[in-house]
Amino acid sequence: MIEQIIEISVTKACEVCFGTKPEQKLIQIQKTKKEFEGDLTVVVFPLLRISKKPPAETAQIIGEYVQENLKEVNCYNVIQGFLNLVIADFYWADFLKNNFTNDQFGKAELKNEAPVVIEYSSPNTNKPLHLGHIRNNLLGHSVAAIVEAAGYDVKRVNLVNDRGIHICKSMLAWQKWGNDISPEIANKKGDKLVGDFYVLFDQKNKIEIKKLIDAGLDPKLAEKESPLMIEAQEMLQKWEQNDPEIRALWERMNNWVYAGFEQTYDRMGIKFDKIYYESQTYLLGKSLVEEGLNKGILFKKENGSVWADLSKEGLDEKLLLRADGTSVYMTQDLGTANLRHDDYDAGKLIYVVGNEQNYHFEVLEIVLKKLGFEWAKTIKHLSYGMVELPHGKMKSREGTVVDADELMEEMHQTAKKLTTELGKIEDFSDEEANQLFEMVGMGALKYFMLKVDPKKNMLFNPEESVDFTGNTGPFIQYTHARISSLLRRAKEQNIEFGTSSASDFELHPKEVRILHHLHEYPSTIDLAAENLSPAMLSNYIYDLVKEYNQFYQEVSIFKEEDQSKVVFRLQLSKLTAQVIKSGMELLGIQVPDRM
RNA sequence: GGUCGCAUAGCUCAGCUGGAUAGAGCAACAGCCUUCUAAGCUGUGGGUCGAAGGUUCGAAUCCUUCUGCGAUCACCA
Repeated sequence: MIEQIIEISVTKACEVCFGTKPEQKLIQIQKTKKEFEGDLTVVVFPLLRISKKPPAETAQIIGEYVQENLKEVNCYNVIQGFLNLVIADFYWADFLKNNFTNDQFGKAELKNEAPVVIEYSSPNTNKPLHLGHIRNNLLGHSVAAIVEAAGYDVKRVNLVNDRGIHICKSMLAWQKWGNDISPEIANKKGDKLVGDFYVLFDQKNKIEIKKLIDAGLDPKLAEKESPLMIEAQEMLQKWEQNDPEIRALWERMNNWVYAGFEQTYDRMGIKFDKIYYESQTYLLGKSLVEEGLNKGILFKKENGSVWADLSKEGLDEKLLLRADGTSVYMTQDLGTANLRHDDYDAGKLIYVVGNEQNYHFEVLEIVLKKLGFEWAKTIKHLSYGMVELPHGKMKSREGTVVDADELMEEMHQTAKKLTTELGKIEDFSDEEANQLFEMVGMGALKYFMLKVDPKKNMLFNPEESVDFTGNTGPFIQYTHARISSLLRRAKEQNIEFGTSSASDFELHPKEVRILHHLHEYPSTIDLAAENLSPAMLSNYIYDLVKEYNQFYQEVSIFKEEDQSKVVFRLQLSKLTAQVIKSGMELLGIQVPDRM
């Protein structure tokens, strides 16, 4: 890497010229701003203490030394305290020559480290997936791919919340008013059908609650004591007691939901290595808590409930076992974390979970630490912001959700409409066309969700459909299609660019900019992996594509008379397309060869 | 009330962990297709980086206080 070469040389320069070897962090190298001449810039301010000379003079001396001693540095200029270095064309040309046929460019070798386990999606089985889940799924999928590309062994897991009072609500409503309907009879996705009964329960329940309140009952009490609610609670108890009839219904309805989810996951392109079911893990944490109690790490209150005292950590007390001995959410998560760590001997546990659970994960880590698990510190909560609608929050019971399936279908239709209007693919078969619409529609949706910094809340306006121009998935896909078209044409004209040729001509400034950008792809993957941020990668790809389109506009390839330049530009285009494809793949987005 | 997070152009967002004159897209306006795909490119206008202090050669970025918005603080998950 050129940055490292320069860093070493600058260090040497300081040693030779100023008599002191600077610490590594004092040497700041960054990309030169567009408006100045040069490729890389050394910021000399931090080095003034060593040089004991004014900024300009310090820069001058270092610049002189570096230019003398590094063949990669052609020349330099000094503006204020900034030393701008111009990198020799041969360095960029060599870089291109060495990488344009490597379709693994940017991806790191597999490191010899413990697996990274990433949990995402983790849906409830009482309702269909919505916009919030889309952000979760896309983030999880993409982060997994990025971390993998950075050289880690990644395990993707999903923890399905398949039991609890919410499931019983759907089941009860189905029993009462379902008339033995099934997804086949209703001709409806199973998750949708079960979700309908969840909503139905809520509607009927509201009526009962209102009656109770009208009869003079306290509203809070009314919610707890509506006949339907009591019945649902009874059902949950029966479930826990393994009542065969309830279990059978539960299994039947959950399977409907899984079939529905599978379709949705499939269309989204989401996959898992392992699916955990809460019904199988929800008792796990109990023994850990009891152990902690015996060791005196946890304490018991008079009514028999078990707690962790977190006051030393500046937090409150946290309940871990109810007075009746049953576990709560935190108890389960202690257990599943432990199970997961042991299952994979994991070096890192990543949880993709919304930021409303920040407190939960803070406590989870602390309690695990208290219980003596050294690996608690390897837990990383990838906390992402809410997807907000212009008119407030999504509420599944109030019908203000954006359904995942519907949204994907809308994106497909928009892609179809726009593509058809442009009329560039009239020779496509129906199947090819359909694939393209899907690719573009999903590309638009996924890029839209992933380009935003995960931790920030984001706005989704269903009235304005997701854009297809500007900083969007289709724009990037389009550029890939453009380049593919160039490469096809080269093939038609029998231009052989697969082997490198001499490149002793001067590079075009746009070519240098693109090469410089391509050169940064591996470090961008590292950075995105470190920060668990697909947004960083998205922005990188966007900048690359913008850069390439400017080049495409300004510089002709096939009109160029110098054949070695034609070959060079084709190679440059090929590597660009490859990085676009590879980068988009890490975002879970496919790119077409024509659109 | 306690804790945590966020605040950048009319709107949606970048800003690489402290560097040069804060950048894109959308929207508006003006140009570029007999020439490699116009889902593109070029240009114009648009900013008190929520406010005030502080740290230093240098702050959108770090610290303090304040304001606004959001999340969370359940014997729910």
